[in-house]
Amino acid sequence: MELAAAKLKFIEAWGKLGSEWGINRTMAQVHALLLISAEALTTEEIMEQLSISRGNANMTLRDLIGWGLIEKQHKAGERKEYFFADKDVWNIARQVAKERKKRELEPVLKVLNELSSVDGDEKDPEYITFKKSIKDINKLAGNVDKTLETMLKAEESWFWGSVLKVFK
Amino acid sequence: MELAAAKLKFIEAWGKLGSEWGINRTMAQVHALLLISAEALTTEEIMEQLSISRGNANMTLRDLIGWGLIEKQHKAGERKEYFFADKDVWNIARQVAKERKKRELEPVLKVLNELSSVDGDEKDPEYITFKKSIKDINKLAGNVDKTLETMLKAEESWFWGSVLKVFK
DNA sequence: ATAAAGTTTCAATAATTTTTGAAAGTTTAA
DNA sequence: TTAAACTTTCAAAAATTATTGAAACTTTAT
Repeated sequence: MELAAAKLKFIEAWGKLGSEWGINRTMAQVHALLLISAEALTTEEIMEQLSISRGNANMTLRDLIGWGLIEKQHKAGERKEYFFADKDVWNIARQVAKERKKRELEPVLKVLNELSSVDGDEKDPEYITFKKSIKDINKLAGNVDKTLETMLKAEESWFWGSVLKVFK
Repeated sequence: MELAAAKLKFIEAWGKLGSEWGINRTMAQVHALLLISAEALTTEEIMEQLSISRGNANMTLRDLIGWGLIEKQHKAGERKEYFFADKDVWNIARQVAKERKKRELEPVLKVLNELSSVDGDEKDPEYITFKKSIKDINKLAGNVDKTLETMLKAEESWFWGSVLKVFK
């Protein structure tokens, strides 16, 4: 396969994966484009390559910066802003894990903790079932949280080394 | 907090979490409702409790069965179909992991493997960058895949015991 | 100070996804 | 066989989410 075709295919696949996981397609595609680009790109170049509007490109780039996945670069003697992606895939994974943990897992953990203190009749099957489900989910979510916490601090080789060694 | 209020709050939180992770809100809410219900429920009861239409309820229940998260139950002497959820949270986590792995991770792994064999000029920085990114992503995705594979086969206590012990 | 180059905002529009509801289909009991 | 009870389907409508594009804003060089 040719490089140009391969790039398009990767951008498409990354966009699809993103949209299946609640990340807007364009954001994933812009990220993909910068990930596989050797050079930092301007807003113009991104707009052109992905056929998106200036407004969309601008908002998407801002969001990606907010996620800690890309950065602005200023080239000496140039007015234009260039954007480039962190190419370290382990950093990317940690950054995404960190953001989603903060935005999504933590609010749910908070609600689950509140719900743990529901009061009711210890003889009521509905009450018993509710309490047990919340307790079990809470425990699982807590384990996920702890694992992500470890991942956020860990070096890639250490992390996978440990996880995969145990599972061998 | 009262049980009734707590149930509503849980259903809302579960629905929100689902929609943030690419699972339709109603599907997550129906799942939540059945998870915290001591009894199996009919389509009518689900429609009423969540204020959704018959068509929506039917499709959603079918999808949940397809995900292996709920089952139909037939009560002796009754025409109606009842639905109940697997209450084992570890089973639920594995089931979701299994389905998403199959539907989303595996197609991406397939594309990544195809893209690994892109051909081009070994001196071209664009080619070098592309190859390296694909290779790194492939490796990470492979590790995720192996870990999920292990999780799918594992008992909960063994899995978390191993993971968390290593991370202590 | 001003004008060109570049960036940001956001109301309006478009695209996508979800939901409805009524008709068609199926099953069961008599 | 019939009709009531129940389930499924899917085209149309509604709701949600993403995108556009032009105006406003900012920065820089002269």
